[in-house]
Amino acid sequence: MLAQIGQKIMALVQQGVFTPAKPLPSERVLCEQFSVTRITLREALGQLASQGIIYSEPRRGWFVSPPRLVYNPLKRSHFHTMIKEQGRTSQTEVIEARQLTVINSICKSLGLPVGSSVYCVRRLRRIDERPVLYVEHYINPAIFPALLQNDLTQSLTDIYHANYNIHYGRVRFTMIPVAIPTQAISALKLSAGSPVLSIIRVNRDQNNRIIDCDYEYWRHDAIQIDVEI
Amino acid sequence: MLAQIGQKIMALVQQGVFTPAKPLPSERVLCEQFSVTRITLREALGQLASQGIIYSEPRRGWFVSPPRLVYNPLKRSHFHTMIKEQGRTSQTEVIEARQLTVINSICKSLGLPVGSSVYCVRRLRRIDERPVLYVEHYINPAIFPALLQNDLTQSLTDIYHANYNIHYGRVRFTMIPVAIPTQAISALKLSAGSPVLSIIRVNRDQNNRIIDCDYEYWRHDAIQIDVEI
DNA sequence: GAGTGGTCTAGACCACTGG
DNA sequence: CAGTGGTCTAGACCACTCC
Repeated sequence: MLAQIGQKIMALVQQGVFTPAKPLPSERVLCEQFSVTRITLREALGQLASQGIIYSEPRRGWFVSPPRLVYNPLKRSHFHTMIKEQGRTSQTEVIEARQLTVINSICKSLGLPVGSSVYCVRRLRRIDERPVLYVEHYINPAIFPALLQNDLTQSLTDIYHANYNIHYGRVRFTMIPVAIPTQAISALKLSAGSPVLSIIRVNRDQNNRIIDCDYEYWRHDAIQIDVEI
Repeated sequence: MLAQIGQKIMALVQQGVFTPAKPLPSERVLCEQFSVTRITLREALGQLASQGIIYSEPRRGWFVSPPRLVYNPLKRSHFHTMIKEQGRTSQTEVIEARQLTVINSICKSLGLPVGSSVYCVRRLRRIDERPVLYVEHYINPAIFPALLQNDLTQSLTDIYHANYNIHYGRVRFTMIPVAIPTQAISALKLSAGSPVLSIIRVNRDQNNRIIDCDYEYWRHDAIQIDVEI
């Protein structure tokens, strides 16, 4: 029965009866329609959610997931351009930007001595209003002096290029499904323990110097990774 | 309370009280320990599972997830070598191998006319006995005549090289979290609707010809993707 | 055959959202 | 303030695994 409910809801999504535009009917309504308990119904909804077909905004309702963004982590392209090319709209929001002393693993990623102080920029990025990516950029301040005085809602790629004449070279990334870190919960409108896709990227410039590293946390249902070499 | 149970179990995993060696105590025992209902307990277990910390084998019990395999989809390396380098053991099992007429999307991936007949090899791969990867290889028979007469538990890379003098060149892959396809359910010992990581790879040879494509379905908790260029 | 996880019922209270 | 999802209780039966 659990599987049947899942298939029925999936069919309604594919038929366009349920759309990303408005929430699904309330759980109590769906219970009645399928003649099951809320527990059972929620189990089915949860399975669809873990497949990325629907998602819930806490205490607001269940929604059909919009199409995934096609994302190539090897291309350090402009976020907004990439989104626009796929017919979507995007926003960037700076949550915090400051210099701080960071933990050893980040120093190591950046190739700096332990206990180094670096720029940290925390941003939230949305696609079609929906928050999909929480990212922390850790940036070598020796390479980008006074970086924080720029408008950080802009593309870092642009700032690097325009103000410092630096552009991206080699990239290395690690991708792993994890539980959402606490600092990202409210921004991404998820709940503690939600699975997200963590992508840690170490970026180099044209001279092969490590210039920054990004800790990205994506909604697991928001992207499709696409890589070609 | 849900979160607390999750944290307590996670702590027990980190302390090595619960290990991959044997199942966790039964749900009914854990219920009593944490003074909650089975529904609540299972909710907590489910969250840990979706984070890849534990997993269940249907009707057998809950287990601590072994460490993830570090996997670089751009390297068409030997599966067994890669596993061995990470201190693990591996097995390959051929589920089926035959020539058949395939659907258009696969023809398109292979750059063949619609309705083409190709070799299809379905295999299951295990790490330390645990099934982690179900893969369907679709192979251009014009390039590898009589391929199916080889021992297909071996590395295809080796067979290609030794018998046809062909080795891998460029690779393109798409990665997306999806529900497990029905043909892979029993092999991977998962249940319908389980989330898995689908990696579709299109492989070329040294002369940039498309030679085969792989449809891989990984347990979502079994790998960590690592790419460097 | 005992024990396990998988599924399901029929309720209940709470915290929060949105008009 | 009405309605929503989030959480929780206290049971039950079934299909399967393993001894």
